[in-house]
Amino acid sequence: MTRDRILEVASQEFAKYGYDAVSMNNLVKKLDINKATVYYHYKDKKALYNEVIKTIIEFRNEKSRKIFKDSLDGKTLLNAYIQVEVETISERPYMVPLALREIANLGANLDDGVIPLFEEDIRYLQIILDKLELKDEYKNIDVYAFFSLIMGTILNFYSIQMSDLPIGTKDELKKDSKKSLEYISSFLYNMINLTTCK
Amino acid sequence: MTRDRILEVASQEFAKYGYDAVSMNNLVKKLDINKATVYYHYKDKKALYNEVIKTIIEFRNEKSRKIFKDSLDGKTLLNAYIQVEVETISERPYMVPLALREIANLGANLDDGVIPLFEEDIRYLQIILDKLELKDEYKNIDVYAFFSLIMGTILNFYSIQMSDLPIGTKDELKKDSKKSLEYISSFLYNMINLTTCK
DNA sequence: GTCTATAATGTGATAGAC
DNA sequence: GTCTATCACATTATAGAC
Repeated sequence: MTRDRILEVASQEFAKYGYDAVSMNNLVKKLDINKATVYYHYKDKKALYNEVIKTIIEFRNEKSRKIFKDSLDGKTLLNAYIQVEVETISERPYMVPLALREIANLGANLDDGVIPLFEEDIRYLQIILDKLELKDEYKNIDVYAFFSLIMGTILNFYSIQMSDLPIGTKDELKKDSKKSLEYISSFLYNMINLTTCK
Repeated sequence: MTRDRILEVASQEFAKYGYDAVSMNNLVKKLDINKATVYYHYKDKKALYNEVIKTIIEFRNEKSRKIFKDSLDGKTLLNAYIQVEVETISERPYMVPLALREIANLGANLDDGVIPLFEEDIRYLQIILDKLELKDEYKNIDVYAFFSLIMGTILNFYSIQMSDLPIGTKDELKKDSKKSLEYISSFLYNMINLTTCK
C-alpha cells in the first residue's frame, strides 16, 4: 500500500536528516512516486511527520501494555521497561535520532495528540518507581530524572556507537547494534538496582 | 563588534530552531543588519554554524583545562567534571539543544576541526576513570558509556524541565534552571560514586 | 565594513486531467 | 489513486556601489 510505503520511507528520512532538512521533492524521488500523491494521503508535511512520531510511540507503548497488564514486582518491571526500550531501538532504530531531536525541539513540530502517548510511557515508569523498594533518600525521586537517566543514556550511547564518526572505536561494541544495546542496558539496570533499591 | 553579535544571535537561533530551520533572512532581521554583512564575516551558513559549535566546546574545554592542570584524585575530578557541565549549561543554556541535535545528526553539519575538541573532553573523562578506584566489574568500563550516562542524563532532564510542554510539572524543579541542574548533578554523582567505586 | 539589488535554485502545496 | 504542470514564495549566496 502506497500510504504505508510513504510512512516507512518518511520515517527513515526524518530520522536521518531531521524535519526541516527533509524536502518533499527528495522524499518522492526516493519513493519514485509523484509529489501530489503524497499530498493525497497526508494533509501536509507536518501531518506526515506527526504520523511517523505517533506510529513509533504507539509501537513502543504496545510493548509496555503487554507487560503491565500482569502484576509483576518492581525489579522485574524495571528490567522489562529497559528491555522495551532496547527492543524498540533494535526493531525501529530510526527512533533514536527522532527522539533526540524531539527532546531538543521541545516538541515544536508536534501536534497535541502526541503528548498523551508520551505521558502513557511516563505513567509506566511511575508505577515502577512506586513498586520498587527504594532507599529512603530515593523515596521521592523525580520520575523525569529516572526517565532521563534511562532514555538519555541509551539514546546517547547508541547514537555514538552507531555513528561513522571516529569515536567510540576502541572496543568491540562499535557499529554492533545488538552488543551495544546489551551492554548499555545491563550497565543501567545494575546501576539503578544497586543504588536506589534496598 | 558585529562579528561577535552575529555569533551570539546565531547561537541562540541555531539552538532554538536547528541548523536547517534557521534562515539567513530571519537571522539578519533579528540582527537588524544586511545579509551581505554576515557573508562578509562568515564564508557561508555552515561556517557560521561550525563557529558556534567550536566556541561552545572551547568554552567548556577551557573550564576543564583549569581543573585538570592540578593533580587531583578521581572522586574530586569526577565531581568537577560534572560541575563543568552544569556550569556550561548554566552560563550557555543554548548548548543543550545544540548538543542533542548534534548527537542525533552524527555530526552531519560539522567540519573536521570539531572532532578534536570533542575528543579532548573524552580524554578528561578517561583520566577520571583511570584515577577512580573502580570495582572489579567496572574496571574496563567503556568511556563512552560513562559519557552517555552523564551527558545524556543531564541534557535530557534539563531539556524536559525547561520546556513549555506540560511534562515534568509535578515538582518545584520545573522551569528552574539552577535547581534542576543541582538536582540532577548530585543525583548522578551519588549514583556513580556508590555503584562503580570501591 | 556595510549596504542595495538580484541571481539561481529549491520549497511546500494545489488545480485539474486521467 | 496517481499523474503533469505550475504557483507563489523562500532559500543561500554574490556582484558591485558607497
